[in-house]
Amino acid sequence: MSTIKDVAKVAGCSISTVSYALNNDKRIPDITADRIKKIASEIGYFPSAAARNLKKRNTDTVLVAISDFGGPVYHELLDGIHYQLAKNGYTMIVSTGVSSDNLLKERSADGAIITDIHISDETLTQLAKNFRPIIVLDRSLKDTNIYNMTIDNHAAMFELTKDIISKGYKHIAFVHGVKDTYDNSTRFSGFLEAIQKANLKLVKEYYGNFTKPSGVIIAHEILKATEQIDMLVCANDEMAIGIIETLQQNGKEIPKDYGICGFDDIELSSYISPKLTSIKINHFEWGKAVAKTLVHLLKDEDVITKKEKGILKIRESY
Amino acid sequence: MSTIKDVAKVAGCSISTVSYALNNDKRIPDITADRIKKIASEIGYFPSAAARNLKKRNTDTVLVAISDFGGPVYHELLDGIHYQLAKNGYTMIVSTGVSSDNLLKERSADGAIITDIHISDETLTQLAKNFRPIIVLDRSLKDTNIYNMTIDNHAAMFELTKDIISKGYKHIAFVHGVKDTYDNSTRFSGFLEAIQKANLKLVKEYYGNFTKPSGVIIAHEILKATEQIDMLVCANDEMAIGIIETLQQNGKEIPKDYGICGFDDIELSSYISPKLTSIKINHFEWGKAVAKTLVHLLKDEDVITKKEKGILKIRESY
DNA sequence: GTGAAAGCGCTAACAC
DNA sequence: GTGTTAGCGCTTTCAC
Repeated sequence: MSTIKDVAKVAGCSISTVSYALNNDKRIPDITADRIKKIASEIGYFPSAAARNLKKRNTDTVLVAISDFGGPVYHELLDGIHYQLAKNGYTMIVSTGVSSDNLLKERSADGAIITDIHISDETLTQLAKNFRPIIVLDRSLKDTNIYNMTIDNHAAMFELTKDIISKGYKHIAFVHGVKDTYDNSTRFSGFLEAIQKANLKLVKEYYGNFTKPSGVIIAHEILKATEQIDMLVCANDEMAIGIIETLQQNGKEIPKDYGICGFDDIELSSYISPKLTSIKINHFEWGKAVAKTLVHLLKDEDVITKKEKGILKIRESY
Repeated sequence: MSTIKDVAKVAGCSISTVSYALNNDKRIPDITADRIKKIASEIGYFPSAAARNLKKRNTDTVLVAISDFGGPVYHELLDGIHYQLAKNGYTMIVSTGVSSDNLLKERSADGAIITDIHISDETLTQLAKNFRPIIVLDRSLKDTNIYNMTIDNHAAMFELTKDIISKGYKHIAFVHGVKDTYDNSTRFSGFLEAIQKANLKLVKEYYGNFTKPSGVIIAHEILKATEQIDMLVCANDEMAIGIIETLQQNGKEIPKDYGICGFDDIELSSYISPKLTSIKINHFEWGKAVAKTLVHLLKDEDVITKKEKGILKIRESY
């Protein structure tokens, strides 16, 4: 490992001159700077992040904490965030689980974007004292240094449900994802508002965890239900897909026996039969908007955060 | 931001005592250690990664560089790597594009796992001089400090092709992914070996880039082909799916008009109709094995690296 | 059992 | 235009 000292030695100058040259300080004439850069590259020198971070008290890095790499919804979000961050000269690191905790606590980044329900509100507010800014995408959390840029689930689900009702469905059940999460609560509230405005009553509620397997289990409960149900509004696509598959395997037809819809518009949803009606979120654009906001925040500029809108994708499942 | 000095001040001791206490050095009696830990937590102190990394000259962090978050194959790999790394007390950071370059150059991690064809062999060998170990998953590269843990594409594709031939297919075309990549070359070579051993000749080669859209384009070329083709062996599932869809939209039946197969066994492959025959890679186990090897390497222990095997999944597409 | 002090590799204020 | 130097926040050697 070569250090700045090695470069200085070879170049026959002081380490500060090397530092200035490498950081394009205008005080160093181009001829000198070029010579030093050439030497640095010859001996394979690159400044150490650890040393620079310690001295400058910043990392030029942004952390994105996600719940897991397993779900189908993060790809475009991350691509969008990275696209915008790179454009602004920031490095993006992505982490999950205990790695996120470590990185956050030890301030391995200048700012963070959080979409991981496993990190508690308390942890976040505690963190936000030393570490700012933090943008949360998966909850509504008021605190200094914490900014909310969630999806407008309520409005989107309200529209979807209105459309369902307009098609004549009257015996509607709701399939919940993980309870007490922002996504589940707000999707449910949008649904409820539409139901109530139409003077309909909620026939039944099922409780899953946003995964396909939980949809499979719920489908079996649906098959045993004594209530009349003609429509299943699901808090996300993955559960909806598990339900569709299982219902079909048990001789039911969609949308003849049950109408169904999801949320997220994951890729699979346009492949299954019938194609699933859902709410599309443009995750790439959302990611770009979030990153752009974070960059402003990192520069201590004022920002106005707004919710990301979903787009109704009406297909064949009801 | 509180530092170790603040803790020392409150505790009425020196910073070295604080450091010892927080790092569970046995010289500090439990009573003192507990008191110091309590104070640290009260004032919200956490050691700075930058300072610790600089002093200790290591980060306890592993970098995983991937090409993009867009493809469907990385989730389980990353989950597997993270699972094993966390178990061994390492923090995992994931990066892509220019962020990977920055992180690698500046030694923001102790070791790296690379599966990003955008990083050149030259860059990697250059990097490996300052930064070790590096495990590559997407190429075959011999160099000090660089270890190869690729998928045994050749063997898997050889088996698949033998099965195809045994079903009586004689007019076989190959659909390439990105040229000169490890995955494409080795999958093609396994295919070729089986074809040649059966004294069959390769009817036609198509060139895509591992994505569904490139499959769509190729399907249109297939429809215009003058050669007789009854089987399409694709270098991955995504291209195969693009081809199937497009062929079907143009009135062709699979597997009646064309047999087809893929590689990777992505989730979608068991949903489409007909279900795609493919090679399944257990990405989670692969990730675990890779991480386990890296941990050994980080401890300067000897390792034997082996290729990950694929499993033939015969379904309905030929 | 505890503390003083050196030093990791940089940046940047200051001096010349 | 260049060099000297302090110091970022830690860990760890060496005294006591």
